[in-house]
Amino acid sequence: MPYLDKTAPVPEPVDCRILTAALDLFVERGFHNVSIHDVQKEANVSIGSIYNHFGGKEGVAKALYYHLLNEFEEMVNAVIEEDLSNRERCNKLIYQLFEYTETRRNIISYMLHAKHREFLSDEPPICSSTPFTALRNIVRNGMKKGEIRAGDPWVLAASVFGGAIRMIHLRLDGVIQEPLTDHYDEVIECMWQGMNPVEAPAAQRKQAAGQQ
Amino acid sequence: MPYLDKTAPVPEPVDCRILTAALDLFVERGFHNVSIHDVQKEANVSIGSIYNHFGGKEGVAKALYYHLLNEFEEMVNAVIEEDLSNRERCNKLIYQLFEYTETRRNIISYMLHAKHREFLSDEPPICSSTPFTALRNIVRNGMKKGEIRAGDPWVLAASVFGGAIRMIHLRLDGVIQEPLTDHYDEVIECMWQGMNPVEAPAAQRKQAAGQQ
DNA sequence: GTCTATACGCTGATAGAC
DNA sequence: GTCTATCAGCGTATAGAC
Repeated sequence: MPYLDKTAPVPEPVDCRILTAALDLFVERGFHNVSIHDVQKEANVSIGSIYNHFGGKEGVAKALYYHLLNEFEEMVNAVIEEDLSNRERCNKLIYQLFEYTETRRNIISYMLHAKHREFLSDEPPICSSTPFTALRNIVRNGMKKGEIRAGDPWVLAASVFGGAIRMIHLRLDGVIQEPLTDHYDEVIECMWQGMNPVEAPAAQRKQAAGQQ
Repeated sequence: MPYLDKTAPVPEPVDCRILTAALDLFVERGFHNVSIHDVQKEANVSIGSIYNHFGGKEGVAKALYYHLLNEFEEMVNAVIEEDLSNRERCNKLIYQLFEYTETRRNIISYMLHAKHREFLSDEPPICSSTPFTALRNIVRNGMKKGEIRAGDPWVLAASVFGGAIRMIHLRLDGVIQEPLTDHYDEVIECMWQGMNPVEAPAAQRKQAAGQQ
């Protein structure tokens, strides 16, 4: 026991230190306003180590991106595994995203603002990644089971999650002062009422739109 | 008449050429992956001119940002001036944003991805700018008149426009293949059903959310 | 694997002629 | 106002010792 003091701060592995330092710096200043030297200094490692582990700044950003994307995927899969209705799955995911925004702000910020063009040259955009496809599948299954109105899966998915994502943006930008979880009920309530299945399209569509 | 051939291509003023060139380049490669030399070459002007007009690359980005923000504000104000219900105003604005996304893709892309931290150091975030405040006021007025359910203005505004904004993102990322205007009806219909005024909060809220 | 010192290219910015 | 030529600094990446 005395040989291994569990209370002593265990030094994190090198690559982990690099990633966490990079995450904080990238979110705070933006990817292009952070130099490798900054990361090196913040993570208390040498430039050589960074190149050994990730091959450069882009490599760090990519590794960070895929690591977090993977975490997100696990979260989504865990919710899918649960015995819930598809609506409940959506609710739970939104709530967890709200919680993450409050407790792990930088993670959400990084993933939300990740501009693939800037460091993920040829990789597919995040919306076509596995976890996002899974989200759309939840909506699609909800449509099949009659929980959610039929329609274009993209449109429905955007309608289900769009409000919540918008709230997260507003919160990250500092214009919303209260924790997002305070607004969870209201967001969910507004959102689902538009998702009820319908037999025929509403009466007067297009009424007020400026289309000729 | 013959002295002024209207059909001949009138050379655009220098600053305009600079801004349009910068817009295209910034959207295509991202602000930090574009050098002044690139802009200079694309706009067929000299570096000196760019510095004379805008004082540098940041200056170009800022001028572009505020120019487009101003255009957006005029669009919003024009809709506010019209004799419409507040719901109709929201509809019309969403439709126009969809149209813009199809016809002036780069403008929407630039404004949507404008990271203020990167070149607008101390300026306020876009969501607290005048036109966005106007959007929220439309929603707020709708609440006062009973057209829209009462609630937190931020939440309601996010719920009204969140789905549409999400659609624009998906379209810009290339995952939605059809013009957004094709989906307009569906987006509008899904969205408004959650906005109907209610007296009492729905019965079983919080039912399925993972909150303790 | 980790580190330091160094080299090279690019980019933002300026000076000065026209 | 517009242009060209040039500079200075930064940031990536590498080489080579430990």
